[in-house]
Amino acid sequence: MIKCLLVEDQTLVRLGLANLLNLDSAINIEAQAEDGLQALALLAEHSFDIALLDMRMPNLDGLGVLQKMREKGDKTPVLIITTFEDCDVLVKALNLGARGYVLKDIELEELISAIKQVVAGERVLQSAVTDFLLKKQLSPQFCLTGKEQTVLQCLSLGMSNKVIAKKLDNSEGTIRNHVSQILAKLEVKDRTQAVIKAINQNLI
Amino acid sequence: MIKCLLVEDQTLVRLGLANLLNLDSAINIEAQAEDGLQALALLAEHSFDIALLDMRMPNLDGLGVLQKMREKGDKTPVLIITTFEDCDVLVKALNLGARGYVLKDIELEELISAIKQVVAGERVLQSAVTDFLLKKQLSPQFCLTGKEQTVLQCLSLGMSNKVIAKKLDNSEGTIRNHVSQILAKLEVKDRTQAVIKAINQNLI
DNA sequence: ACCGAGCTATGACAGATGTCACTGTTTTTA
DNA sequence: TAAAAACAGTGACATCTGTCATAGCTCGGT
Repeated sequence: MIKCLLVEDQTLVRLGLANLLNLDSAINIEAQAEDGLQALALLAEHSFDIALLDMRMPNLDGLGVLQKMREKGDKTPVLIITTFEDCDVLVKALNLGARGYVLKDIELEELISAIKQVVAGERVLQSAVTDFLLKKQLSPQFCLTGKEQTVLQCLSLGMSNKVIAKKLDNSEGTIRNHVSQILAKLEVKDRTQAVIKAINQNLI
Repeated sequence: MIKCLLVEDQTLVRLGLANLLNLDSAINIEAQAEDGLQALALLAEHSFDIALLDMRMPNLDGLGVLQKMREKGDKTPVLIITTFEDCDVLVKALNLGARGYVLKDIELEELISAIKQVVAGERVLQSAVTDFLLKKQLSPQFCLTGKEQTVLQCLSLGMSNKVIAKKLDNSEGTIRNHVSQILAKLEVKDRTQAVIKAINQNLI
């Protein structure tokens, strides 16, 4: 019997998923958390065979939970279940030792088999996810540098070049150059389109 | 026994929710659809006591389904279950005759009671939703006119003033004036911030 | 030691953006 | 009907934005 911790903020989704998974005789949702902090508390008190983590949560998000777990030396295998294809978050999650990363539109049987695989020590990435990752990595011209990512974040907060320059302690011209680079890499024509793309693709 | 149609695109959420609701002895999920078109097909073939509609879906979204239902004279009561607080969509849904509008973070018991209320002919709006609606209506200076909403939609697609002018068959100056008005009403400084706000608050 | 990549910066330029004031027309509403 | 909005337009203006060429610096890898 696989002992699972399920972490998901939306009550309906959490209860529904717990029910579905419990229908499988090999799986047992032993505890549920509705945010990252609850998840950490439960992880500290009990031991689980696997933690099913949502990414977007109040208080502490999935990445935050992973980070804290690693800091504490908690080796519980983690399967990320999220709504969005997000290259950056995916990479971060894997670097933090997540054992799997699947999208919420996965079929139930696939999810169950993913859980079993992770518990068995395998690494599970949905093909949709790996495709996405490969597409990104195979096209380095679309990869933003660290500074560019920072600037893109600022753009996504609605900052002007002048404000960004002040905040990052650069000249306005430099920021303009970075923005220009970003637009080219994202293949868009202006900052507004860049922000839209960033939000839609969760690049930020 | 309440005969329900459940429409939701994410398989996990749909199955989970169906399971949960079926646990209530008065409720029976008789059919499920994973997009708007399937939903319409099912509605045409069978009769239900209530349709539980997700808003965001591929092919045809919740509003589209409602619209088609009304065109066909289908009087099946509809309860909207959505992730987002969206004043505009809420108003449109209610105008199209939706009997209830609840957020996905609702508690299970509340959802069940909402379903029963809608079937009983009542109108159900979560307090979170009505608060949101009131907040908006009490501040008319923030209400966008029809034209302004149209322009804001264009902005949210990343269009320039010139492109919008051509699309809407106006002069560029007129569009500039509309944009200026929108920025004032949304209390932001430029189109990028307007788009961010529009996306975050689902004004579009 | 050298190369490439990332970061910084400048200047000049064209074009886009946003504001303001002012003028109309049409539609809604009181 | 009269007032109030919404809608459409113009011209002028300051500022912001994005592009391009060019150049110096630093750092990791070969």
